[in-house]
Amino acid sequence: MDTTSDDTRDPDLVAVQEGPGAASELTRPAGLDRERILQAAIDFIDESGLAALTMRRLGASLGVEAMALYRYVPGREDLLDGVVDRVVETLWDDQDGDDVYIGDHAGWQDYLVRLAHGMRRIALAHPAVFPLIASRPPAAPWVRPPLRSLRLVESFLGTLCDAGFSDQAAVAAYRAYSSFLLGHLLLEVTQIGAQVSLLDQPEGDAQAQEETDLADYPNLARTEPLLGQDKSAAEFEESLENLLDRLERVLHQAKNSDGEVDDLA
Amino acid sequence: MDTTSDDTRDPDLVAVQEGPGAASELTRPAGLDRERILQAAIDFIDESGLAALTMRRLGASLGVEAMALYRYVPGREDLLDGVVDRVVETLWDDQDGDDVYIGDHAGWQDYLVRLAHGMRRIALAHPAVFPLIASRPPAAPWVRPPLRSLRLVESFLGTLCDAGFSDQAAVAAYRAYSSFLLGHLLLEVTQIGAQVSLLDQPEGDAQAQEETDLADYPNLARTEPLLGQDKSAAEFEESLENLLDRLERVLHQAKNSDGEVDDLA
DNA sequence: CCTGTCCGTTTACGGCGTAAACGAGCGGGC
DNA sequence: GCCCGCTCGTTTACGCCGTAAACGGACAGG
Repeated sequence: MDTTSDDTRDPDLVAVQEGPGAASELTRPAGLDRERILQAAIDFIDESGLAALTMRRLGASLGVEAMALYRYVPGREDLLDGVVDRVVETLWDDQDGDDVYIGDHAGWQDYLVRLAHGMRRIALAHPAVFPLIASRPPAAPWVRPPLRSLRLVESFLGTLCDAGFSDQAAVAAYRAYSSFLLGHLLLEVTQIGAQVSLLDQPEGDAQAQEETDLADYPNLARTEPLLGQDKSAAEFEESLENLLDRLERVLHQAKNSDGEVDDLA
Repeated sequence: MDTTSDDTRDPDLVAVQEGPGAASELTRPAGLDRERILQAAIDFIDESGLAALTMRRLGASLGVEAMALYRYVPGREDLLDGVVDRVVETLWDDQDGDDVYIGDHAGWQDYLVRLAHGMRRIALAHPAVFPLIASRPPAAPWVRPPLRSLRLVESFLGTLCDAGFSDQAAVAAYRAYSSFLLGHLLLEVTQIGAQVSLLDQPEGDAQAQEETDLADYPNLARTEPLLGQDKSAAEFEESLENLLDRLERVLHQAKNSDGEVDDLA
């Protein structure tokens, strides 16, 4: 029942698989540790939303009282930080031979494309967690969501500098790229969340209410079917390629007119 | 002490002025109504952050008990929705003769530029409120933050359609534009918040800690001074103009090869 | 003067994050 | 065998949260 409305499958939208030997979350193999807690928190947010996550309820989902968690996690805020770290970390270890392996790439464009799709896969796999990735205060002021780890930023800058970008151009590319990713992915998961939250509270005939609302807005009323369509994958691709073209132009300008300062220096 | 590091002033960064006859927030002119409450909430968030906003504390800032607020606001969530609405609404009534007046414009590019700078001015004036604008579930699934009002989306689509954009192109432009705005502005206010939160907890010699952290990351260490620089205004402008160029290309392609479907249809 | 209607206060309840005391189970030294 | 200390989940408790419900004073109209 996934993406049957699109004629082409979305490669970033992968089925979420349970661990092969993982029992139901009601059984508890009695071993409690930080990783199990963080994974339970991720599962809980995916299933019930961030607002529903409380220490008591998270403990209950692990068959344990709330205070037991505090032996492994300093507090709720640190728990959320750990959730963000753990989700972002799946960029590397998840499906390493298939689609996204950041370390091994063919050129900086390929790297940026793989990284973008990797982050998008994460966002779509955990739409309720992604706003946390976007909004949690970063470790350093120049760590820009959703690229939330020093390793990641380091590899980004290294890849571009190795490809001939100046330090200034690489940093400017980092900023443009993170803005692009954050905007697109946050809006995509927001839309998913909005659709879900609309489904679980039908609340009378929304059809009539919508039509009366749009009476004063002719352009909205006319384009409403278009606005409802989900072209996220295609638009993501187009914006990404546009950004890559822009960066390529910057790189070639710098190579042709060497020693000249660009407009960002 | 504002932006003395930049040689050019940021036009979206305006001084926040108190109301001329507004007394201190400790005095209470005894009239309580919804608008006063919403404004007090905005001031409170600007000053103390969203997490610190509590019904009890908000009431106290108005010289009143928490329960008094419930006569004018249904609950905390609706209060936050009201805050978002009120802040976004300042797009129209604020400084109408000076910089941003959406209704009266010279061409669609001018409209998009004014709208972008208007939203940026809002984001910079209320950096702690903007994440709320970005993350609150929208009224309809196709209302994309930060353009959070039907009026706004209607005027956006109307302006572009009047300028010759097809319905599909106007909707695609709306999506690309909102993604651009959200990404850039959210990252800009996040950076402001991170800097502020770093200032109020100096926490020992952060200098030594930072240097040890960056030992394993040569590219980060080398570009660290560049990463610390704030080029937000220039980058915002450049990305905006790039987006406008892209839209202009789409528009002219559609005009030249009329009746042809574009790649988004 | 009485009475109803605003409107802010008081009281109360369940849930939250979390500090602190508690106790069951258990493995190693004597 | 015994006991000690350590690990780790539980229990209890505190203050703050959002908010339902009862309350009371001020004030206007008969």
